[in-house]
Amino acid sequence: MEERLASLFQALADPNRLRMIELLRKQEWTVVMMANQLGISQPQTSKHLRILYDAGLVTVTIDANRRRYALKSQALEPLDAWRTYMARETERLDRLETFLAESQREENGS
Amino acid sequence: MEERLASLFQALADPNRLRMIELLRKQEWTVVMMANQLGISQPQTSKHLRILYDAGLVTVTIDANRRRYALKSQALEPLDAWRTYMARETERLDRLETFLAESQREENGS
DNA sequence: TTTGAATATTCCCAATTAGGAATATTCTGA
DNA sequence: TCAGAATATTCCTAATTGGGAATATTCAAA
Repeated sequence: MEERLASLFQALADPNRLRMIELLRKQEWTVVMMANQLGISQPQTSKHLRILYDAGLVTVTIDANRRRYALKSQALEPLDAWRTYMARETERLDRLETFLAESQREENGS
Repeated sequence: MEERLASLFQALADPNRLRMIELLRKQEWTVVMMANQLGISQPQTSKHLRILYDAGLVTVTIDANRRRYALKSQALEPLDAWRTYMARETERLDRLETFLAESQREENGS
């Protein structure tokens, strides 16, 4: 169950890859373009893109000599679903805490 | 910048830790309770909780012999903020893609 | 004060990973 | 066809990590 979500988080658990995804948010990028923009080597860029690709986060379009990488935005949706799932019970807990805190204050006769 | 978010993702990038957080969503747990519930060893449970604690995701209340772990729900907020940030430009891209796809269809006289 | 429960830590091992360097592969343009 | 650009892959190393086993620590109850 959680394996899938955990591997999505794993793919996102790197500063360079986060920056890549943020770049891809606006437009497509080739490998060399990204490497220059991020100030990292071309092989490292390829490796990180490979990890994002394996995680289903990007798509590749072969364009003659180069590859255009694009964000697969729906791949981030499980993340939103999980947050929604988490928020449900959590907000009940938060309300409970607020209630208890207020009860406490009333007991103390504030 | 992204280092902080990346380390949050790193803390979430494990199935057992995700399950832990989902358990903590409803109530507090002691280490042994969690270990039994998850079917993993006590030392492993302690180690994972330590990682969640270092990431600021849980709080600990020392209660005599045991520790009660609780979810620090606001620690997940950077995740929501990032999704909001990402969604902004992304939805513009999505609308562009939809527009281009429709234009294409019209050109083909569908 | 001693026993045992609850928890954290340490040591070990196998697996993974980020990064650098070098190289292989594929394709374009002359 | 050949030189060079764009990209991927492999090899290497150091660091990190999850898990098991053993042990240390802390505290409560008898």
